[in-house]
Amino acid sequence: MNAEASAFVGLLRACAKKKDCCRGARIHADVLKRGFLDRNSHVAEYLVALYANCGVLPKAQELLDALHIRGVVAWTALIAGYTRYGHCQHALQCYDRMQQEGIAADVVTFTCVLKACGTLGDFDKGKQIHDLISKQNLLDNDVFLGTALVDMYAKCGALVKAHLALDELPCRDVICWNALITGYAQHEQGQNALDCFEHMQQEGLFPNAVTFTCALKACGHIGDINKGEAIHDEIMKQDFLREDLSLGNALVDMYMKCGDLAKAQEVLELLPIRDVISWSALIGGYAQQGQGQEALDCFEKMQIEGLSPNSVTLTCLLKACSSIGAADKGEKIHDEIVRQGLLESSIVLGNGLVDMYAKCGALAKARQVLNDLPVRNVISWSTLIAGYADQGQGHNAISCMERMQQEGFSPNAVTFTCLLKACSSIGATEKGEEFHDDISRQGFFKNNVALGTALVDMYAKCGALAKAQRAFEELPSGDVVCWSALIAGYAQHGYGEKALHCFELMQLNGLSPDTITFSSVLNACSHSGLVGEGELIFDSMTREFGIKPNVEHVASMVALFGHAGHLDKAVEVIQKIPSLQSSPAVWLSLMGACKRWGDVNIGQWAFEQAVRPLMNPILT
DNA sequence: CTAGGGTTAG
Repeated sequence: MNAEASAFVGLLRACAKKKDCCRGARIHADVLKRGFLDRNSHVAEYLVALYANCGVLPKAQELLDALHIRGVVAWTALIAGYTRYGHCQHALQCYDRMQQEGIAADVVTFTCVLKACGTLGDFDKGKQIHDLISKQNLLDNDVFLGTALVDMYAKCGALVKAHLALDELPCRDVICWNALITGYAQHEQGQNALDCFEHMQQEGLFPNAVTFTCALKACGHIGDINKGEAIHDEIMKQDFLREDLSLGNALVDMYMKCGDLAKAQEVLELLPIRDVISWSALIGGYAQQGQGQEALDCFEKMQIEGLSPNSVTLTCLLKACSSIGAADKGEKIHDEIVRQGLLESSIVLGNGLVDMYAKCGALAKARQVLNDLPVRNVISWSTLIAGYADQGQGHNAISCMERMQQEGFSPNAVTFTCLLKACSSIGATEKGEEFHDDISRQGFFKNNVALGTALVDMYAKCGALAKAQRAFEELPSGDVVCWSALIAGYAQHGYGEKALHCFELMQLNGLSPDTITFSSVLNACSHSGLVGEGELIFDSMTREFGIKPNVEHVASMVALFGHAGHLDKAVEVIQKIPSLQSSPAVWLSLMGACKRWGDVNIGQWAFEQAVRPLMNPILT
């Protein structure tokens, strides 16, 4: 290659590196003018690299296709470009073509191909590349390649393989540990991520900002706030927050996931720099915890700082509106979404809108939004079906499913869960049985306790208790929720003894009853007049299981005692728990008993107690 | 050419 050609190569490499496509194109024109492309394929290879790096992929591909002699540089540049700009499938196709032409891949090619495999989750292809690399002993002198290998396995979710690959590397640095830790954190194996975090430091390596970011994510997943705080201290000592936005955001998210919302907000307010993602983490956390108003307040503050919401922020805000039934605020968010034109690109956001209107009870609007969506999926439909089911509009839920099928979508396990709920809301046992058959045929009951519970609940609510019992027994596994559904079914239909029997069986199976189980059991006692049993169970609830009585528990006990004529005991239960005395349900239960036994005195007293909290806002 | 942050249906 002559001096002029190598000067062009140098210029093109510089433009490729800086992604300066404009200057690169001028050089391209110059190269053409002097006829270099005909005489010197090396210059042409770097032209491919220029366009690939700048993301002008069709142009890069076109140039490569036109070359008669093309080597590893051009192929690798194109593969790297496709991978970087998210066309990993194309990257792998290029790799295959390169192989067919007999061009040997080098470490850079392999690194890029591994990244493409990881992004696609293509384990088989990744493994095949790994074998090639091992055969050529390429891992001995290239840290980048080793990292790419660990990262590929980690992204495919093959974490044992990833860990093994890391162990076998001749030398390990922070970055390859980060790849593994990230993999564990992203696949919800928080403890393994934190173990690696320790292990890495035992090897004498210091965590950097990325390591801390991933470790914080892991803490959030397993709710380990102590570890999270320790990492927070370390970050402050090293003053990492000043230069790293992601790290601050991970910190906010960690406190949110660990349930310390106040601390999360405090951290955000003290961040030296924050962006829309920082606020989204906070808004998302509040929305998740059902604190919709706080989420909306954060949105105000974020806007005052001059930041605009993106589709993730808006998704969180919709959830916030749903949680407090704020359809008016939700409509404002809807307007913003339309203004930004986001419905075209974000199906998640569209589904969030359907959910918001549905949860606010505006089902006609939810349906209209769904109809107007440019793209829909099974989640869009399931959301609407869930909305109808929640509002007791079972018939509409079922007709939605029919329309969904006409559009070519098949119901999945979640859809069926909603549909079963729809059946229970209208007592549609026969339709429920049809769904039961469909679900069994498709094997959805395996590994899905929630679906099984919905089935038991459907039969139980419809009063088909023998079928509920049979469905329950056929489930591969049952948790507390599932048992509670069965117990509630027996309770509701007056089979108190059976409910109590289930309650005991459940505990014999090693499961501890929760608040809801006790609601059902006490309800069973009160419906069946099992005074002694109810009293014992109510007592054990706090003493043995540490569960504080709620309104439903107390109302059941008052009904139980009251029905049996023990008005004194009913009054006693209420008086023991002052925090529940503002609940009308408790007093209504007592007044019912007074009416039955003709006790005017207690009845009048109960009435006064019930009315007082209702009158206070009016009087003052 | 290698590692990191926020999000839809039960």
